[in-house]
Amino acid sequence: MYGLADCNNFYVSCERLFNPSLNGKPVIVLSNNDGCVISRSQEAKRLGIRMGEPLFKIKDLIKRENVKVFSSNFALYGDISSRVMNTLAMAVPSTEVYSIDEAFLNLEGIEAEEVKKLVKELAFRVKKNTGIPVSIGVSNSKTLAKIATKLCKIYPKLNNSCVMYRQKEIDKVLKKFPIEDVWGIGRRYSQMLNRNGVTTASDFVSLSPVWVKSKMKITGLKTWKELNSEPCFSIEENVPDKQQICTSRSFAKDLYNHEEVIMAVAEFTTTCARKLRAQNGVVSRILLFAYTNPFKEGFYRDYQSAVIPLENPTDNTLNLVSIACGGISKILKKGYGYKKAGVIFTEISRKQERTASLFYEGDLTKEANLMKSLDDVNLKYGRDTLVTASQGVDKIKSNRNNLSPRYTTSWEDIIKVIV
DNA sequence: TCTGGGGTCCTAGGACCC
DNA sequence: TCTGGGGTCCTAGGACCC
Repeated sequence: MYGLADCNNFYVSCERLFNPSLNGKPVIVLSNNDGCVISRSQEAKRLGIRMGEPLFKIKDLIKRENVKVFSSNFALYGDISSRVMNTLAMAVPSTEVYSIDEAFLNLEGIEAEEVKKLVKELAFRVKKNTGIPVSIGVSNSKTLAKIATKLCKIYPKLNNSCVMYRQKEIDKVLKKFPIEDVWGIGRRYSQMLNRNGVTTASDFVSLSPVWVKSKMKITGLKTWKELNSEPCFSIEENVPDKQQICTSRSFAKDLYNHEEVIMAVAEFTTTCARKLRAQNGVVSRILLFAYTNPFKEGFYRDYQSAVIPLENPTDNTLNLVSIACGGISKILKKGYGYKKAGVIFTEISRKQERTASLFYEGDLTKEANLMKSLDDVNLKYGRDTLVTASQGVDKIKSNRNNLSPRYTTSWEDIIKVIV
């Protein structure tokens, strides 16, 4: 059987952990730049605040209902996440960390009745150990486990755990389960299925596999099989290396001064390079992009991108930053104010398997030592202790007007709270 | 004034090879 | 008058996820 543990309203729950006065009140957490809503408490959901809603559209509601608002604090959430994941990992044969707030549980070799007891107790233990409420669903495939988890959130009676494995139970659930809520069925496929008279998971399951494959390709067919208790996705314990690494950001305002965009790109590249080294990778292709605000009416719009193939696969921040800055400065157009830019490393390979160019003139050993020192210093003294000159000393400001302290990772902030 | 960020997989079609 | 067959690789775009 396949289990899925999913933290309830994760980012909001993290904020509440250190600020219990938020319990019982509507709370939301915002995306980068305080742009839109990415996590909501039950109370906020009840007020009709939707996922992804832009903040400016609900300003009045927030004031009227006294909704508590937080900027996203990923340093905090990441730290809490690993505590939750550790608690889960200790309780079952193995786990697959699927996202910051979800993990699949391998329950191989455990009897059904035993599983029921185990997950009930585990949901309780996670809450007790970490303070984060978590829902655990169990069924015959990952897709069905997803549904079981959703049931926990709909029916408080279940006490945050739900095991369904008998065909009769599953049939009953699928009859009521909206097709658009099934894992793997997004907006487009839901619309297409609705047009064909399919509104519930049960309707979908009774379609012919040939039809499903012809309309929704192999991925759709896998979802169909999974709902029919035929697992197509296994639990992956070892997270594979990333195939692409991306860092991008919207700016608080349109940047007409292109020096500022270039500085931001230098910073994004530095971040990508750090992530790249963390998985012992080297990159041989960089994609850069920058665009103007697509929501702004009546202004000239611009979307620029450039692909830069590298002769020598590398993980060297200095080389990468200089290449990226050179590239981006070529594509920015005079007179345009850029709202967002980003850097994507594609074509990533393992450093050990790198084939060095015959003509490369640098000293790879020296470079590797330099990068190790850079990472060591920044790990010990904070991320921006050593930076490249092109990043500039002053960061481009983003809006983070409602940030909570870094309760778990910064002594400075912890002391502030204590004082 | 104000609209997130970071990923994956699959497919079709074009370029190119012998 | 007549112009093959069988591949691979690459890329863009569409779908999805949290």
